[in-house]
Amino acid sequence: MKKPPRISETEWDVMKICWSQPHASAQEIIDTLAAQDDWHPKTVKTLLNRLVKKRALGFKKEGRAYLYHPLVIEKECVAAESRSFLDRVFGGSLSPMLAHFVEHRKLSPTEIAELKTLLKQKETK
Amino acid sequence: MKKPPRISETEWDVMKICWSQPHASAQEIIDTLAAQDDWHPKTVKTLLNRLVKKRALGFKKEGRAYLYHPLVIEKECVAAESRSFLDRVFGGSLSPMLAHFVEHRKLSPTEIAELKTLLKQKETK
DNA sequence: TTCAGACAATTACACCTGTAATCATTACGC
DNA sequence: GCGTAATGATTACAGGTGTAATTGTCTGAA
Repeated sequence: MKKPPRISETEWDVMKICWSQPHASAQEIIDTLAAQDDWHPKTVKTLLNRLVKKRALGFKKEGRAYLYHPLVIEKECVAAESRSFLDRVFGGSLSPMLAHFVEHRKLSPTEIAELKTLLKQKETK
Repeated sequence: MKKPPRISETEWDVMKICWSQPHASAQEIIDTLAAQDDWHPKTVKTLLNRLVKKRALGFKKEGRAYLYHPLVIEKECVAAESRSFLDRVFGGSLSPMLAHFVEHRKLSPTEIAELKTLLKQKETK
């Protein structure tokens, strides 16, 4: 269970796509990112290569094209990044952090209801 | 209201101290960090200089020593960093993020109660 | 069969980061 | 007054990052 490598800011965007569409081709990834973030194709290729080198992505040649697939688990990367953020910005203590987000950002009534349910489960468990 | 500069991982540790003890001397900061993080004094000095250059810290000569004080507001830095984290890791959507933390990490009954109170306030406002 | 176009690999390059070491200055003890 | 110690300033240096451009290779069309 090797821990995930460090994923940079821009690399996260690429990984998100790879997690949501496993086996995406380079072209698909490039197109998606060109559309949503207006990135240059060459830039995306560089990021793909770096992620392969870091062993965050693997690829398979499928004829002419490369199909990329994640080698690291999204949940684990999210957990690692969350942990690092929590430590860095809130000194590792959870409830000030949650308070910050609840206060600073709008939550729809539905979201509030969901959270209350979550808390209730947590409470009784 | 200039937006805060980007603060790196190690720089956060320094800023935390400067926020909690405004007007700390270089020596105090160095000692604190040497104790808690086992950093080399030279390393801390480098970080202080970089933060001054970034205009995150200012200083005043007080005789032989330098006293550092924050030029950026903790709340704003926390907000910027939180925003960036939320966007990067959770695609900007708050409730999956909150769910992640509530699920992954232990909350004491007290913390749960506090959060419920917060949510209640949010709800009725 | 050869050339152009597509796509991958390699190279570029400036700035940021972590982690210090070395240089310069200044004040204090002798 | 002069040398030494303390402390601030400058320099170092190898990765990492954002953002590509250039080079190499293979395939299909003419």
